[in-house]
Amino acid sequence: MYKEKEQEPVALYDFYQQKDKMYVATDCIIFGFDSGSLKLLTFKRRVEPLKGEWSLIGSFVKLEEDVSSAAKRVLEEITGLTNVFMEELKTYGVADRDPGYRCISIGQYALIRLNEYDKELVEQHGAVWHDVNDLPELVLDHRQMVDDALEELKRKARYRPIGFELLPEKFTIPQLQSLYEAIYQKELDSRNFRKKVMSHNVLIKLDEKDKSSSKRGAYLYKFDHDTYEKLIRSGYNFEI
Amino acid sequence: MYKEKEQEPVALYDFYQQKDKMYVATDCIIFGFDSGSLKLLTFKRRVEPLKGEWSLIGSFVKLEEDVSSAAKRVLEEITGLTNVFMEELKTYGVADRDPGYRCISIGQYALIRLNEYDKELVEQHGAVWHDVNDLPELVLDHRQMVDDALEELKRKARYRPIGFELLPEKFTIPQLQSLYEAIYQKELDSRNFRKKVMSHNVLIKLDEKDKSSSKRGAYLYKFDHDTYEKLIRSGYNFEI
DNA sequence: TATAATAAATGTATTTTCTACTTTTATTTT
DNA sequence: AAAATAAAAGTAGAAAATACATTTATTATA
Repeated sequence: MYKEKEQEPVALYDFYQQKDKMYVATDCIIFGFDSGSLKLLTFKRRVEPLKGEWSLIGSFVKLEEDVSSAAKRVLEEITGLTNVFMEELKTYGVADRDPGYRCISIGQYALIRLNEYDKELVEQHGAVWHDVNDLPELVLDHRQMVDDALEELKRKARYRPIGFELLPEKFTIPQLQSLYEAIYQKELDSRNFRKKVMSHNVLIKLDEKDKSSSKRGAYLYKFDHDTYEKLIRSGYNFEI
Repeated sequence: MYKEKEQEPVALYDFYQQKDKMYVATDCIIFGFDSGSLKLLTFKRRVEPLKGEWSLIGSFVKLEEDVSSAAKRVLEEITGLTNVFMEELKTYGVADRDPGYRCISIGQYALIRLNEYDKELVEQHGAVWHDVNDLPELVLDHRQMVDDALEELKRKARYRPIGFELLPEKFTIPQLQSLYEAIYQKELDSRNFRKKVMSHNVLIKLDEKDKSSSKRGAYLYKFDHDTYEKLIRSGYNFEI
C-alpha cells in the first residue's frame, strides 16, 4: 500500500525525492496496432510506492537533458527502439497530481510498429500490451493521459499521415482502413476509404500480396514519404 | 501605484536561481485583435538580465500552484483580467534554452478582448501591444513560442469558436470576417463567409447596428454559448 | 476439374458542400 | 434628389462526400 512518508527511490524514478522541490517528469503513452485494435504499453510497478499497480512508463527529466530526449531515452530503454514517432501531448501540472511530492509531467505519445520492438526487453521491464478498449486501472492521472492521447490521435490522424507509423512498412489497404477504424472508433466505407487514400498519391503499390486474410490476397503498399513531403511543402491539404 | 521590487533580481522571475536546479516556468502568449490585425502583448524588461529586451510575460510556477494557475496569475497581474480564454500551447524543454540556468517553460496562449483589459495596469508593467506582423526581436525562444501559438490559433479557430474570445461581446459579421482573415492570413469571400457562419445557428442577431464603418451600418450579433454547447454535445461538427 | 466461397477491388449516381460571381439594400452625405 | 458606400443576400457550376452493387482473383471443396 502506498504511504506518503516512506519515500524510497523508485525504478525509473530513481531520484531522492524532496517535498520542497519541483520535479519534472515525462510519461510516455506508447501505442501499437494489432488485430484491428490499438494497444497501449503499460508497466506493472515492481517497487514501492504503488507496487503492483499499472502505470505508464516515465522518468524524471535530467538536468542536462531535453524534455523530448528524456522520453526517447525511456522509450529506448523499454523497447530498444530509436527513431520512433513521438510527440508532446500536454503538460500535467496540477499541484497535487502526485500525492508524494510536487511533480509536473509532460505527456508524450509514441506510435510504434509491433513487429519491430524488442520483445524480450519489454518483458524484462514488466511491460505489457493492453487493448485500449480494455485497460486496467492506471495510477495517478495516467488514465487521463491515455484518454487525451487517444483524442489527439483522432485529431492528428486526419490531417497527417501518422497512421503509417503504427503499421509495418508494407501494408494493405484493408489493414490501413482497419487502423483508421480503430482510431476513429467507427466503421468506414471501404470503397470511399480506398478512393480517398489513393487520391493523395502517396502510396507505392508493390508487386507483392498479403494473403493472410483472404484467398485472393491484397496488394501491399508502402508509404511514399518523399512525395508526401513535397506535397506538403507545396501547400497540399492531406486528409483521410 | 505599481513599483518593481528593485531589491529582487528579476521582475517576475523573482527566485534566486541555482545552476543545479530544475526550474519550471510558464510564458504567456497574449493575443488581442484590433483594426484588422492580431496584436501580441510584449513586455520590455526593466531589470537585468536582458534589460531593455522584449519578452513575453512569464513567471516561475510556484511549488503549491497548478501550472495553469501560474499563467492565470500572471495574466491577471498584468491585465487585471480573470476568466480569460487560455490554453496550453506546448512545453519548451530544450536543456540549454535559457543560458542562465535550467528552466523548462510551458507556453500558454491567451485571447483577450482589447476593450476589456486594464490599460493603466498594462502600462505600469511596461507592457506594449505589438502587431504580430511587425514584432520586435524577443528574448530566448519567445519568438518561436509566438509563431507556434499563431499556428495553433489557425488550427483551433477552424473547429472551435475561439475567435469570439478576441472580439467584443457584440460584434458584426464583417468584424468577425476581418478577424478570421487575420488569423488565416488570407482574404475570404464575404458572401461565403457569412453563409457558413450563419449556417451554424450560433449567432444571436441584435436589434442594434454598428455604424462605425459604413453609412448603412452592420447588425451586431452575440455568440450563443448555450446553443453551441448543445450542438457540440450532440456531436455537431462546427467549422469556419 | 468445376464450383462454392471469400475478401479485394472497382464504378456510378446522388447529395452535399465549396466556390465564384452579381445585384440589391439601407443609410448618410452632398 | 442623387451619389456614394459598405452590408446583405441569391444562384449556378464545380468539387467532394456519401451511399450503394457488381466484378475479380484466388483457394478450398465437392
